Amino acid sequence: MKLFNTLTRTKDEFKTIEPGKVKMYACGPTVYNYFHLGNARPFVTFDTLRRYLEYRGYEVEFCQNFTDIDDKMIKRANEEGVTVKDIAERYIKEYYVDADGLNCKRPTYQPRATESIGAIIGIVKALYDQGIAYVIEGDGVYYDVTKKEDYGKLSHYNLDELNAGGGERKASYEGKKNPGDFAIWKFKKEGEPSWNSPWGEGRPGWHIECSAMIKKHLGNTIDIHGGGQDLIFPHHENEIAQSESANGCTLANYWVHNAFVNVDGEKMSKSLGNFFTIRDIVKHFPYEVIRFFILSGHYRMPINFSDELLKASQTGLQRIATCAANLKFNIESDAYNGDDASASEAVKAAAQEAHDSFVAHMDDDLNTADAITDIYTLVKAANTAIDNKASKEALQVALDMLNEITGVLGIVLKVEEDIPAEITELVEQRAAAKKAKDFAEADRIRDLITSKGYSVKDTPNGPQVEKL
RNA sequence: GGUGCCAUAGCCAAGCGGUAAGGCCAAGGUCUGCAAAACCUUUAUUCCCCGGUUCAAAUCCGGGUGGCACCUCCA
Repeated sequence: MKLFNTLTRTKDEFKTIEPGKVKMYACGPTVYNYFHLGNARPFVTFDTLRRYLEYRGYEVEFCQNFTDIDDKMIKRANEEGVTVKDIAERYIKEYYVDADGLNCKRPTYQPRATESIGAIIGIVKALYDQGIAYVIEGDGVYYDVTKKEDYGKLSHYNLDELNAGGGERKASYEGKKNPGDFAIWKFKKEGEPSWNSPWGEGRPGWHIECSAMIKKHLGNTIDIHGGGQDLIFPHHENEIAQSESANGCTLANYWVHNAFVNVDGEKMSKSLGNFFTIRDIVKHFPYEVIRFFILSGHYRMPINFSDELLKASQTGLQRIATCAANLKFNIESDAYNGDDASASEAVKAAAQEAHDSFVAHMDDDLNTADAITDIYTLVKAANTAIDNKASKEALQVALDMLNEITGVLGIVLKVEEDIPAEITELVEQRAAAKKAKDFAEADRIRDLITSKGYSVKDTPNGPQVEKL
């Protein structure tokens, strides 16, 4: 498999540290609010990467954190007059509602910053003892970026460029040895949660928690580290600096970053205020459509958010789901008696081709856009197979493959539920009316069935009922 | 100012040296009592513009134009 590595800016052949095992880490949410579509993109992307690696036979240890202590958390808690912990508990719970809805598998480890203080202090201490970090009185413990000769290797920035930049860093220069130095431990301010440390009461800086959690749960060097592109600098760059200085070895071999979700061509973000939470979107489109939409473009390309685009994804996904339902219906139908040998062969070959092409596309830097094309190709072959009377066994092969590859993408095809006896009776009554050519009555019953939440369609193999 | 990314049909989107995938929408057809679903056909002589390299370029190089992102909390 090839993965685009931000470190090298090329698609590199993926090789694990340990054969058959992958250790990966992705930056998780700061739990002070519901998350929005832009936040959802990395969750879905790295869940898909994880699922694919597992599909390819790797044993994956996947760690994704909860940032449950930072400025925004404190602000939110103060606004509501509750504790930071209350906010965290609430939005971690809400996170799971949406993340589970989007069918993101639970990571192997989901540590919280506040439960990793010991590990965090361990890294701060290692840096301080080496003289890489220094104290600014009344402020915090800072990392000296000039102490790392390859600082900037991820973002490909060098310190001179950064210093020359028009950023805000200059404004907060006082006390720092260099504009790029960053806090790894912040001293306590009145009314803020704090923990004891060798430098006094305080709380962790932003970047340090990830370094600590990676070390604690996965080790000093991991295979893959992921996150959104906006985290490349300064967050990931600083994580690298801290971890590598403290541990004396490489933090991660592959750095994978997803592009943004845009609204009218601009990045969806909390600061711009142009965001849509998953909780809101799901009022209009089901979770599986949102996931399918995210995967319909390559993860390194921006995707634009709009109602129209979601609608198109919904229609497309519907077609795939309908295909699965049609296959299942015919396989289970007594009236379907397919026996055409060439049709059977054709669809079985199509299933195999879809599989091979799917793997090739996913191997190429997780090209889910092309992988979805393979699904459509299989759908068309399967639909044709039904028309051409392929055997039930062949249809089952197609259905199994369809479930297999959509499953790797975490795309849920709505499963047909058991039809209540009441509905089945109505369907029979309608069939009788149709046989008697009483179409008015047949249509009346169909409307009745529809009003009860089911659809009935007439196929050459009898009526097919589905829950709407 | 520095550093990157992007520009392909009405919309979305792959392809990244070998002669334009796929999806949505639209039109016509087949099937059907009508629907629904499905299938078939049609929809870019052409990939922002100008040069160059090559037998061959949407794909590589140079120069434009337009858009976005990062350098500051941010997925």
